Amino acid sequence: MALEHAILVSLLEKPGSGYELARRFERSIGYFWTATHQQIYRVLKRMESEGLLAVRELSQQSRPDKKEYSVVGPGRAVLSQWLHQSIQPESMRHELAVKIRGAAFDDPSVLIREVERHRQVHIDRLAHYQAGELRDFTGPAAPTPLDAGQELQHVVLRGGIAYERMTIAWLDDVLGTLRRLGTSPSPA
Amino acid sequence: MALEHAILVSLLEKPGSGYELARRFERSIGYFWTATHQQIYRVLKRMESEGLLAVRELSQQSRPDKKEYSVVGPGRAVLSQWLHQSIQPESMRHELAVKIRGAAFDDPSVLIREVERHRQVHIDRLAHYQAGELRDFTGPAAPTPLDAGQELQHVVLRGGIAYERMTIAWLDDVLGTLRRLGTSPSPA
DNA sequence: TCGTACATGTAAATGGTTACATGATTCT
DNA sequence: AGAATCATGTAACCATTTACATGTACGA
Repeated sequence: MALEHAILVSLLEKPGSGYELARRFERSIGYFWTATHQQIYRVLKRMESEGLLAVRELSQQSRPDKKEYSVVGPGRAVLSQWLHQSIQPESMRHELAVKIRGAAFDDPSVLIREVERHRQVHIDRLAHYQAGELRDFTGPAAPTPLDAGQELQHVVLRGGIAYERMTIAWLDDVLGTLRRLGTSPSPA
Repeated sequence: MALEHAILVSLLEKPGSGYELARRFERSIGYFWTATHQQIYRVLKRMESEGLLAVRELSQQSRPDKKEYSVVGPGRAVLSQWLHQSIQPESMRHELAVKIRGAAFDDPSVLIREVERHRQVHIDRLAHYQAGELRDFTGPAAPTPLDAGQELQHVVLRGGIAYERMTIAWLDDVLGTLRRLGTSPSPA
């Protein structure tokens, strides 16, 4: 289960509560792994009971109390062991591609709006990633030189940027194809 | 559930058995949606009981009998309805990226072999996709002009090709980063 | 007063993976 | 005789999503 490992990485980068982890999974670590707060609370509880994490209950004024989790020895060992194992390369899971092929059995033009909407989401994500890159790695406020952890975060972010660029270009290709099919005779 | 819709698309492209669908999910449709035979048999049974599919039992000589499924009216309607709904853009799920960030808490060089292995898998997939493109869409044996269904299959395949190319380039970037970190002092 | 952010959880349903199970035919 | 391909399934487990549930504090 990679959620467990993603949590270990995130808590090693910085200890935090379930709520904070859920927020990180909406940005940063969430660029390549997603999880909802329900999942996170459940897994945190299990990991703590297995001795991979330590908890500190923090009382806060003007805020609900929170439980701050941090990685302890056995948790670090579990992560290290996982890093030494090989995983199988992911296969894609692209629902929009299913729809595009399905459009052959309906009017292809119904998909144009949908594809345009997805394209805009990817444009926004790209802008967001690029802003993060400038802020944390390449801008004047970024530390120089970067340490190993920052270099690795940066290369992962560059992957996200490359992915979004590629996706936008592909969706342009898809839109061109759908529009061509819409203006010429297309048998269902 | 997109597996259901992927099955509808695949069976509209060509009726077939659970076994045949499982094979298609290893290629073609499987380039962007995966499923094992266990999942497929379960879903086919459910879809048939819901009246989305029809079955024909075929006795074959020198082969086990098989059940050939095809899409009937209500199945087509379910697909069409889904095409008219909007879906939310996928977020990535890239386990290797979790590992790369995790490498900051171990020796980054342990990942070099792993990343090289992934890179080779993506190179092989790219070659496989390109061979398929030549065979079905751009080579001399390909039909001209392509019909709408083929145009859509082709644009999806171009997406797969773009994805693999992008991934290979990114993994080269990752390898460069890991090697640089391996040769300079890297604090854990 | 309404919405947003902070904070944590339970329950039910659905989806996906892994292991187990069987059996015929064809090719080497 | 053994491996690969064709063919279909069950069971157990694990992961994920969606809905429900509660409560404080702060700013508009």
